[in-house]
Amino acid sequence: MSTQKPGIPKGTRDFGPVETARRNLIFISISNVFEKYGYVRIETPSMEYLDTLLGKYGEEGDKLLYKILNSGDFLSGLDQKELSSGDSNSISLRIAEKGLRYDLTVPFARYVVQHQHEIVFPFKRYQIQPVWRADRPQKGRYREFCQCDADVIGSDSLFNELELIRITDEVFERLGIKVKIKLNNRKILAGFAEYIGYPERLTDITTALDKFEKAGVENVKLELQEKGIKNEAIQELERILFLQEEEKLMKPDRLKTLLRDTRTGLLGIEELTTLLEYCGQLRLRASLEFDLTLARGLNYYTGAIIEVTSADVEIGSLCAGGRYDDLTGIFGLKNVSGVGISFGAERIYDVMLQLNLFPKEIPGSSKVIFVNFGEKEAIHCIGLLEKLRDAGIAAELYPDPAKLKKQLAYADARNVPFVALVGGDEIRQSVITLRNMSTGTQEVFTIDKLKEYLIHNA
RNA sequence: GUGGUCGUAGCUCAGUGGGUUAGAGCGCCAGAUUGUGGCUCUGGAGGUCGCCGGUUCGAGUCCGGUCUUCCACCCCA
Repeated sequence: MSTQKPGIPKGTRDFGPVETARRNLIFISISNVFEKYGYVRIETPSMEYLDTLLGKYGEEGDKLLYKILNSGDFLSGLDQKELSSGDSNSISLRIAEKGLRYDLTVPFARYVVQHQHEIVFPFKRYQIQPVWRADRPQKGRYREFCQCDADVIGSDSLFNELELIRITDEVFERLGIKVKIKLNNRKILAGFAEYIGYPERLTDITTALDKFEKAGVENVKLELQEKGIKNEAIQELERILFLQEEEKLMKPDRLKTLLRDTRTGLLGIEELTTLLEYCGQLRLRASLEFDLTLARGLNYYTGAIIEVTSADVEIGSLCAGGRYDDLTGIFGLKNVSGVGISFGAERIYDVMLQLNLFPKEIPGSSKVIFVNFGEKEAIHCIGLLEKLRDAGIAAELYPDPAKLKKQLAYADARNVPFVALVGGDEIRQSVITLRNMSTGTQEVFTIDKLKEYLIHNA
């Protein structure tokens, strides 16, 4: 038999004890904050019907969906003509009806509609689960990663946006990461598109604008040209871009004059100024910026959009979100608006690792290991272990009667602070010899004294 | 999907213009020390040099293909 090489799919990772403990720290911090603001936790299945997922993330997003092959004879419904057509895209939809979730927002919208009669609105839920994207992995990008989402659905109020900004700030404060919160509003972007005469090209225009910071004005203009936007229109847009620097000051007055003839644009500015006014009531640690080039690719956003980046590490956004006015409409529930944010656990992990923000402790091993001197002695130790564990002390017995040297080395390697030695002498005298692994000193205890000693020596 | 990059022991990596038996550090196992870990010393195990093919008397080394890793673009947490 030939042995197979172990390995995991590209873009996925194993998490050892140390990594798991650290990730848990992130999850616990985030969920504690979410709960502090009244959000309740739900979970949804890893897989959804492709109908639910498709068409919600744009054309690119659809390509990045993992599809699950139907069970049984999945080719039976296809005729030879279709099979030989070579159109893998349409064939894939015939042989796969389920897919892995791409984010937590769309499954949540589905959940809300499906359970609308059990839900009390406004519904504030959070969700911490992995999502999958068939992307090509690179720095800060994985094919399987965990998102931590908080959403409010069933309320138009901008106080929800405010609350999410408050939450974001608190999460990163707890984790010790300095961040920049960037804000914009999809309605303002729609105003741009209308202003330059291309209201229907919103997506093209916003994705080009999104590259402003990274690629520069010239590249943005080039891309828009390639997409067939007229030069005069591009120049108009450029004028808006020059406002970027002063708009960071959070006084979108000039913008208001510029967009005075576009209704949605004005509405967006109105929303943004109100939100910024509310934010003035908060004492945020993060820096808050109005960034009119912030676009966000996801199709379903209609109002506020928010993106959070690390002030110290370049790794893309750590957290992003926005308002979606009609995500539930596709599933048959009209006029329900929602707003939410999503924290990317993987990137937060990577940033914290790079900035050395994790505590040094090695995670949860036993406080004491009992040496195994042989079957008779080991059986005696079982009773002692019961008493320690009843007192809440993590304790274990080395399973094999190995050489003492090996058992001590094992305790050492696992960072167990104490080793209990119970051989023939100890059993006769009803005592336990306890070795302190950091000092190398040994003391003799009765079981009751030992219990007390271990409780008080953390 | 496009472009580049990497692959040698469990891990991190050396390996000359192709040349006999492919190395180091760390880790692992054993002994020095039969109930005492970390430090030290001694010895040992462990490799189809990613895979397939080609050039050559001879390939870890050169060429082609393929897979994998990482990075950039697109897009995104």
